[in-house]
Amino acid sequence: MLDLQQLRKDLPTVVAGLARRHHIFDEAQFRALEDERKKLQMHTEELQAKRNAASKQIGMMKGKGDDTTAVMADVAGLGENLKANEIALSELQEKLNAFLRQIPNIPRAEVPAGKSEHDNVKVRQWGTPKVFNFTVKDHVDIGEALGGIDFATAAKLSGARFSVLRGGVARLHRALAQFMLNTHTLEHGYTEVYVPYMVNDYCIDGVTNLEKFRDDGFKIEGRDMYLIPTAEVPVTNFVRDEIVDAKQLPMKYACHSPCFRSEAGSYGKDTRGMIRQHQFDKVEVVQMVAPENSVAAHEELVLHAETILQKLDLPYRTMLLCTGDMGFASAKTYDLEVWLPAQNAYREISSCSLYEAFQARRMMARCKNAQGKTEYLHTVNGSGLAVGRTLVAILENYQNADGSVTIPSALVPYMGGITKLAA
RNA sequence: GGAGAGGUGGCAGAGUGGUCGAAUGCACCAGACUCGAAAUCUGGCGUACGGUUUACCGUACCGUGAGUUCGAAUCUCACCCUCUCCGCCA
Repeated sequence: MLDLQQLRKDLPTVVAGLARRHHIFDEAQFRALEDERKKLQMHTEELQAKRNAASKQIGMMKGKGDDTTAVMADVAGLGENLKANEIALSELQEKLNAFLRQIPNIPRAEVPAGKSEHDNVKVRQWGTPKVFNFTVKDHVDIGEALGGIDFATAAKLSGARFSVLRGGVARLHRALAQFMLNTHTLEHGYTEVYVPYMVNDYCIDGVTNLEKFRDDGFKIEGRDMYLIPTAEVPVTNFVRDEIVDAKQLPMKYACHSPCFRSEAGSYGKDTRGMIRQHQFDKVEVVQMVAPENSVAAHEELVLHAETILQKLDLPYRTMLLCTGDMGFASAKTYDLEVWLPAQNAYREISSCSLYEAFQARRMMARCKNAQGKTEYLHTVNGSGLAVGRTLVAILENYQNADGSVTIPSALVPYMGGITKLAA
């Protein structure tokens, strides 16, 4: 949610900022709502003040045993008028609130303008794609040949976009999550957390737009609960409705969880394999920070995610997303894209975003700064990394001519010393 | 699923229709005392919104929503959540 004060004081800047991400801000509607709100609020509060004064007077008079009929007659007609105004005001504030909540975040100045992923800017690149002296297979062929990935059984159980993992591949999947979690907690200073995988709609609306999310998420039948699309949702909401002391910041959390997404808008995209599934595991890193530190925290967090890829020796590049490719709540996002030999392309494996106070305003997450003043804290998060896609990257990048897959040395301890997966 | 108890400010905890946004204690902040600290004393100390804009004023908020009333933390109804016991269960 944007800062209402800023909208009132400096609307042109907001409108221009949103235009960069191709969001047309309805100035006429906003002004109309605001003018109406102002009128109604002032009038309503005036009536309330009148009523309060009269009631107080009646109270005092009764205490002294005086006759109150005159004062009571005076406020007799007030009730209904006030009621009507209060209802109208709350409806209007509801409308204004809904209007505000559907506006995306304003991209930071350094975010490049653009329409789609083609306009994203590469900020750095790491590693060199390996040259294979045989025809590379994709992770589906590799995994199935190893008896480790079974889409047929998954389809029988749950339909398309699910997978069953077996044996060494299943273990590799588990090893990856452990490895990521250990790296972030032991080397990067994050606290490990375990969280609910079902959350109420306040949590969803706290980090993104609930209306937009509805098509994208899995709702629990008969309850106002959703399966989490990412651990970002429960973890970020730790600070919802809280005022934390500045001394408690930064809060840094790492969380391994499954993620559930309907992938409604991606028919026909990545239908083969494990790239795009309804259920996938992810290790998420989340930071709640003081406003003045959020930009640095974001840069640091991206490096934390990159560390995982470097330790696994997987070539990747870091992309700064353009205004048109960013998520609803983000002010700035870096995507990490890992090299997938079978696709001969870099594919997204992590997304790291800086939200500034956008989520905090939605959540009412504040901190008391050193001066004792209450202000919205800032949130930053990213995948560190998507476990399923990392598994895909390892199978493809570490494949051998004989169909076996070498275990990256960083993972060997997590694999009980196994150095290779073979049929 | 059944029975009971309870939800008040950062925490604890008073308050059962009227100057209650709310006693008191703890915590916290500032000052005094002290060489310094502790103890003690004095003062301050909720959030949001609005109007004016250093100071100030108004409004709302005692789990949530509705109702009764001139007036609700307090009375009525519904819902939510927490705790205890029983049942079931990993």
